[in-house]
Order: sequence, then structure tokens, then C-alpha cells
Amino acid sequence: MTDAEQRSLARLEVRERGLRRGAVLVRENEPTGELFILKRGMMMSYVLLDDGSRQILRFLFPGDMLGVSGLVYRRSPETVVALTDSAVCPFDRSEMTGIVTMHPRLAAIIMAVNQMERVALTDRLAALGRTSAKGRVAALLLEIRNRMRALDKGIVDTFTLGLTQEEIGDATGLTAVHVNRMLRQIEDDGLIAREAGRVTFLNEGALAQAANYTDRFSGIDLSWLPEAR
Amino acid sequence: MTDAEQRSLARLEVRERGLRRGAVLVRENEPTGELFILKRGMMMSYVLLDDGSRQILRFLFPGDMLGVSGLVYRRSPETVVALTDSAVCPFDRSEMTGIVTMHPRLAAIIMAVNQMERVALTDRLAALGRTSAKGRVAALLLEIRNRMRALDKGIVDTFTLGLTQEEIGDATGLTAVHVNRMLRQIEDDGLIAREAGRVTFLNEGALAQAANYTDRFSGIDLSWLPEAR
DNA sequence: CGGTAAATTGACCTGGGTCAATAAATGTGG
DNA sequence: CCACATTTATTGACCCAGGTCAATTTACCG
Repeated sequence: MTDAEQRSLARLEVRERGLRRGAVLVRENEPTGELFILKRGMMMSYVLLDDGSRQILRFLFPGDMLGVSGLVYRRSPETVVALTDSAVCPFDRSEMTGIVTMHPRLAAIIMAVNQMERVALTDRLAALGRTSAKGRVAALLLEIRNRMRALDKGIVDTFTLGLTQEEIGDATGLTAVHVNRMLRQIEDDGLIAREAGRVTFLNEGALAQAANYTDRFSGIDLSWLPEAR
Repeated sequence: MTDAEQRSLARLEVRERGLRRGAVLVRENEPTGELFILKRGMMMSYVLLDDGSRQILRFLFPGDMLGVSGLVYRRSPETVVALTDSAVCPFDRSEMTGIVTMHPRLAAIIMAVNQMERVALTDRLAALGRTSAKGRVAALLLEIRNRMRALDKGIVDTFTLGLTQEEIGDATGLTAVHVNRMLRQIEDDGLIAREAGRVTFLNEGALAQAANYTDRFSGIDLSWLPEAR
């Protein structure tokens, strides 16, 4: 990445705002304002349905851009909250237009990241539509571990999930009770071990098979990106 | 839109390729090549799971860009097929880099459309995770009608669905048998009428309520787009 | 050291799936 | 235009994965 590109991106992170666990950064249906980059911590986005049930849409990790729907919608289609104490860097929509205008290659990279997120969403769509409860829970465990490992190479088979079983249920379309049963079953099958909120993969291959997991990290090709300006 | 912008977009549509109903345009796991713009007809994208079940990810209508994941992935994560006789305009990835480089405002518009598609996906995720079979079928009927109406203002309450009940099931995460029962129930409730593959909305309000439907068309704000170059 | 949120587990229920048989609709070759 | 073949739609009977409800137990927190 060129110096100019890095400077433009750095400008998105001049301000920083801390968030306590549970703090709401963006609330569904409220006017959208700034966008954010997640600097530290873990967050999630969700929607609430009329009957009060919740669907968690996505877990957010450092480096992710938050509240991007604010670019397009006057009111936010989703709520964004902190799952752990976190820090975000707010920036204005106009910063985005500046980047797109001045750095076409960054614009292309943002489009590429959007595509990767879209594919992650369609993978979850297929999981909710067509896989068993056990498979969905297994898929969630793999997804969280993979995201954590991408940020911290020290994480391999053991990690702190940091989610309640109710949250796992709201992400996978299950009830907390059934999530509990599925975790127990996965544990009894010898695929994972659990203790004090930490999960250890004992048989990642079998877990991936149960989850119908497809690795999307390999197979990425960004050779089409334009030259840096 | 400026002349230059229109010329650039028109260059994406110089070639045209016809597709018969059922023709596969892009096959899952096969190398990605060109991108496409759907010119005429209706198509869909889907993934197949290990057990042979299918999840339909999206229905595609004229104006939609197809195979965009080819920008990022060496092999396609999804299959794209024609639901009716259709026509697409293939173009090379390099055309995309050209547009992004020369027309920042078009790049921004593409990013905006991506966001709208992402929100449509999260709406479906919430439907699969947290709504009843009847609600999901109702939501699908509304979605298809709305997309058709956006292209043909003449369509109001009556339209040709153009999907088998098995396809509706693969989109909503249900079996064809249960889709049949839900359609019958929605009909018996007086919300729709059916005859010869055509559906008529008799009580759109109740249908929207059953579907937990949220209108995303209003509420769009593109004031942040950069100036045309 | 309470007090509240989260995890577990059992008993029982139901929305949606499975299987199977027909009926309708849509094509196709002649 | 007709007879036959293949999808697609329907419906009934029955089953089960996952939900509901309720009671404990355990972990976390000020």
C-alpha cells in the first residue's frame, strides 16, 4: 500500500471512542450518523423482530467497518453493540467519498471486502436454511475461532468463545436450551472440550464436516485490483 | 448521470448472450471468468450442500450484476442459472477496474447497491432464523412481487411467480410439501388468490404483517455520493 | 456474601419433515 | 392436433428435530 493510501486510511482513525461491554453503538431504526472502524474488542449486529425475537447478523472483530449501512439508509437497519469492552474510531461519511475519489484502489479493496462479507452471509444463510442444529453450532464455533486466529496467530485450538448460549442461539436460529444440548452433544462426540468459557477443538476435521464448512480464505484472488494512483 | 459515466456503463453491455431456461451461467466451484449484467429474464443463484440439499441465495432480475464474487474468488462460491429464457451481457473484470478508476461516483454507487443487497440478505437471514414457515413464504411472495413491480409499474397485485414450489422451498429453507401447505393456508386465510401460476394479493397489509416485512426502498439516502468527475 | 445472569437437565409438545399415493399441468415426438 | 411421458402440485398419515416450560445448579459481580 502506498504512503498516500495509508495516510488516507489513517485519517479514519484519528478519533477513538471506548465502549463498555453491552454498550449500544448504533440502534436499529435510529438515524444513522457516522461510520466506524472497530479498533479493539468484539461486537455484534442484530435485528429484532416484531415478536421480540432477535437474529444476530454478524460478529465484528478489529478491522471491521461498522454501521456501513448508514451510507445508504437514513435509519439504521440493524443494532450494533459491544460484546466485550471495545474501542471504535468514528468517521464521517464524507471521509468515505474522499477515499473513493482519491484512491480507486482502496475503493476496489473495499468492494472486495464487501464481496467476502456477502459470501460469509450466504454461507450462514445456507446454514440456517439447510443444516441441522448441531451443524449450525459447529459452524459458529469454527467461524469465531477462525476470526480470532486471523487476528492472533497464537490462537489455534483453544479460544474463549465470549458468547452466552442465548447469543449463540440468536445467531444460529435456535433456542438457548437447544444450543446447550448441541454443545453437550458435540462435546460428548469428542469434537470439543469446554471449561470455564473456553473451547478446545479436539477434532477439527470432524467439526468442519459436521458444519458443512467451506474454507473461503484460500481461493481469494485480488489480481484484478487497479494500480495504486 | 454524466455522458462519460453512461458511456462507461454502456461498454459493459456491448456483447449479449442468450440463455435458455435452466441454462447454467456460472457453476459452483468452477473457475470464475467474466462478470455479467442481467439484461432480460429472471435468474437465481444457489449453493449445494454435501447432502445434496440446495439453498437458493438470491433471485436475479434485469439490471442485477451476476457473478460478482468472481472479482474475489478464484472459483465461484455459487451457481447461477436462468429461471426463464434470459439474456446477459458478459464483461471482463478489467472493465470494472476501469470504471472504479475513472468514475469514483460510479464506484460509490456500486458500493451503495452492494449495501442494499447486503441488507436484503440479512433480512432473509432473519426470516430463516426467526420466522415461521408461513411468514417466510409470505416474505418471498412480497419480495418477488416488489422486484417485478420495480421493473414493470404495470404489476401491482397480480403477477406470475415463475417458481416451482420446490424452488420456493429451497429459497425459504422448507420442503416443497410444506410450501404447498403454507400457500394453501395463506390462500385460505384470504391473503392471496392463485390460478394458473399467477398470484394475486388480496390483503397486502396482512401479508406484510405475516411476513414481518420491512420496506427498505424508502429510507434510502444517497446524498453522500461524490460529485461526478 | 447475597443476588442476578447463565448453564443444565428433564418432561412434554408441535411445527415442519418424510413417505406415499393421486391428480394436474406441461412437454414432446409423431 | 393427439397420445404418452415427465414434472409439478396436492393431500393424508405419521414421525422427529427442535421448541417450551419448569426446576435446579453454577458462575459471575458488586
